[in-house]
Amino acid sequence: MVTIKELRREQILSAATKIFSEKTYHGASLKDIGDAVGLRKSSLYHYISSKEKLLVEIVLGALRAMDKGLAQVENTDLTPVERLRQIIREHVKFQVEYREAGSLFISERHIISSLALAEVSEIFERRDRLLARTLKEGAEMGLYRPVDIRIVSLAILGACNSVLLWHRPSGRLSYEEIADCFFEFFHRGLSVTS
Amino acid sequence: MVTIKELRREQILSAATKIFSEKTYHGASLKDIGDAVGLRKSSLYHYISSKEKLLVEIVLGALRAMDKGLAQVENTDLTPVERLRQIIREHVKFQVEYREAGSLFISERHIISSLALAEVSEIFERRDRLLARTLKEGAEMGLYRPVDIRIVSLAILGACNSVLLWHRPSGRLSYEEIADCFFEFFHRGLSVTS
Amino acid sequence: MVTIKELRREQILSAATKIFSEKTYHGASLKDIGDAVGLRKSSLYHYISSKEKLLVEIVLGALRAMDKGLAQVENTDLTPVERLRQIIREHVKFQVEYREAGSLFISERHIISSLALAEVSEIFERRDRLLARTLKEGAEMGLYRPVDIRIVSLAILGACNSVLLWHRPSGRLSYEEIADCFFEFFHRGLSVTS
Amino acid sequence: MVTIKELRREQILSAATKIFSEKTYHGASLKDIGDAVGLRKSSLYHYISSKEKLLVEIVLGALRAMDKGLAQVENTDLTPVERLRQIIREHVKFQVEYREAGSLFISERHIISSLALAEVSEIFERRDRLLARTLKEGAEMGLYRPVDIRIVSLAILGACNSVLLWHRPSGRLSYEEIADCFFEFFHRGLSVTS
DNA sequence: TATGAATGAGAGTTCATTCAT
DNA sequence: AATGAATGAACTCTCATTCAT
Repeated sequence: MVTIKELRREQILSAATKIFSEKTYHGASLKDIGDAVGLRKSSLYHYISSKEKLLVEIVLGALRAMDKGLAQVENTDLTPVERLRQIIREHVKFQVEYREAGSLFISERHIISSLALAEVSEIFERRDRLLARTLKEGAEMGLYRPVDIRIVSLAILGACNSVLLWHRPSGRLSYEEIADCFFEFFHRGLSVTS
Repeated sequence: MVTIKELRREQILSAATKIFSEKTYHGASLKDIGDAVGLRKSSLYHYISSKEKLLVEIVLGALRAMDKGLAQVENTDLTPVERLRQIIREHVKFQVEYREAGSLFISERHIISSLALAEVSEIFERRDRLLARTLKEGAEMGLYRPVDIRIVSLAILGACNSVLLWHRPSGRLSYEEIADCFFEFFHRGLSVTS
Repeated sequence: MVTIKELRREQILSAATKIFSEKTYHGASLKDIGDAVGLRKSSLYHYISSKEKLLVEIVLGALRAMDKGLAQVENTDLTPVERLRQIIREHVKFQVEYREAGSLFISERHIISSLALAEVSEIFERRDRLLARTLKEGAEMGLYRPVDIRIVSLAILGACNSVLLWHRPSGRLSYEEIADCFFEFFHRGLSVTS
Repeated sequence: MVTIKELRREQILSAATKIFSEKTYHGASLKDIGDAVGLRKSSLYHYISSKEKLLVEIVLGALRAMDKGLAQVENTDLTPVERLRQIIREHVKFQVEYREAGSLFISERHIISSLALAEVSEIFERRDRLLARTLKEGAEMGLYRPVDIRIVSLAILGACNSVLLWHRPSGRLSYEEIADCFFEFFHRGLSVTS
């Protein structure tokens, strides 16, 4: 059951996401957010407990969604190659769907880490482990070259995450197309060549 | 000849770079910067004309250095493959040397664009053209696959740029090693396989 | 119906009028005004939008009152002589009632003109036309000498306006007495003598 | 003998007069004045002792000139009528020649009074006495009506002083013409009519 | 639930003034 | 005589937050 209060909360989170990402966390004021949802800034305090916690909730919400998506990939029985494709797809999808929150995470890392370090670290470690294991298994099965897994992982993640910097919803390619192009590129970069 | 004033200016730019990147542009105050260089905030105005211009100077300084590095690559006679290696090297080097300024550019894009859009755009367009031309020439010479140049460029740049998010000066690998590992990965990703 | 907010606003306008005229616009601070009404300077911003606009409101309020008074004179059917008496009366009354705002207008002309030039010009042009027409009609009816209307107008207005420089509420004469003395003096100065 | 230092001083006083009257005392900075005379603001302190004293010197200089002019009138043997003409002439001339300082005196009365009350009061009292005596003698000789001398004096002075608000060097009339027009107007306003 | 009022803290910025050189 | 450097005080204005209603 969804209460009216919870609906309002969603509205506020959603407006804040947009506004924070447009103006920077410090550059946006609670008045801006209040204006966007038709509430005075003092009324916002019925739904949030502070500006900082609002930011953290936004970002954590997004990270949890990513975590959930990756968990599904992890729990499905896939070859390393197919798993890599899914991991890339999840990441690109995440950056497209949660572009604003993702961008907030980068710029406001410090605030978020200071309030939710444990959970954030856990999510990223889980992600890193999944990707590393995938590359490792690929190599063990003779499909992939024995690369520096850490560095290659970071290259893949960096590329996927950078999608948020340039992707526009109205762009030429869907996120699946982008992800597949990325996969093809990275997969070949990893593959053993005869 | 370097005047004392110019030295102080450098000190201030350097302190501001660090502090802005730690606390966010809006999150850092001129007092913070003054404290770091042993000056009251009002005294800073002997060396800067405004907080915004200070930010822009920091970021533009870094971008100009990158531009200069890439211009050298452009003006050297290299095969496409070798040129790609150099482009990647320049980018990784830039992110390592100008980690903070690079990170500032991302989070404070809005402010910087509003004050120096023309120059910034020019630098990025020059960079994009150089990389695109390199991939195109590689393909024309039959070395590289005919990939979606735009998307692959963005993947490469995204990966290189993300170095700023994780590189630590004390890390296991030098920036050249990182760059070479990246190059190997991307080069193979592009290469035509028999 | 008058809200509490409007009452506070009036309080603030009134305090600001006094303080600005005592210390000069630039010489007075919002803290001074806040102190006078028992509010912190930041709280003033519930009632005003800026210090400059506060000044303009004060002065425009006064000028509008003068304009209204003169409009009544204009719309009443009077002989030129009687009309001149009323114009003088209105001016003296204005300077006595709005002494501070009048004085502010003189010292801070620049600011006010920069924010409300159109309205201010209109009011003064209306006033000048009314007085000039009155003198002209007096001359056409053979009552007044054919003087240099512009210069004599300025003399009359200058004299009336200067009342703000010396009038004290506790003074020997009421504003009507002052105005009538002025009128007698100017009327005779204009009259045709046999 | 005039030293270089005294010349510079004159330059500074003159520049400050113009700048203060254009921007308001508080609205103008010592930097503005320094710029106008080709000196850094700190160098100004070789010639002035403070911004406030600079203002006072400017205004006192002008008031002393007026005082001197009126003293000459006082020491010349003239009929009351002729003396009134000269007083008016002196006043108009003063407002035209010292327009800026006169305007400064009005807007910054408070500062000036707080630093040089005695001398300022003296000058004005001397002026007021001269004018009052002139009107009184005119009345005693049967030339002028027995008006309220204080009020009529203030009307005359107010009119003359207001010249600074509208006179432009390039205007239609010379200051003598303005003064004579004023005199004619006031003289008739005072005269006994048969 | 919603808000108007109030505020303390602090932002960036300006400026008159001092002082060593 | 001239100035660059430095500063403290003050400025206007913003904002997250609290609280009574």
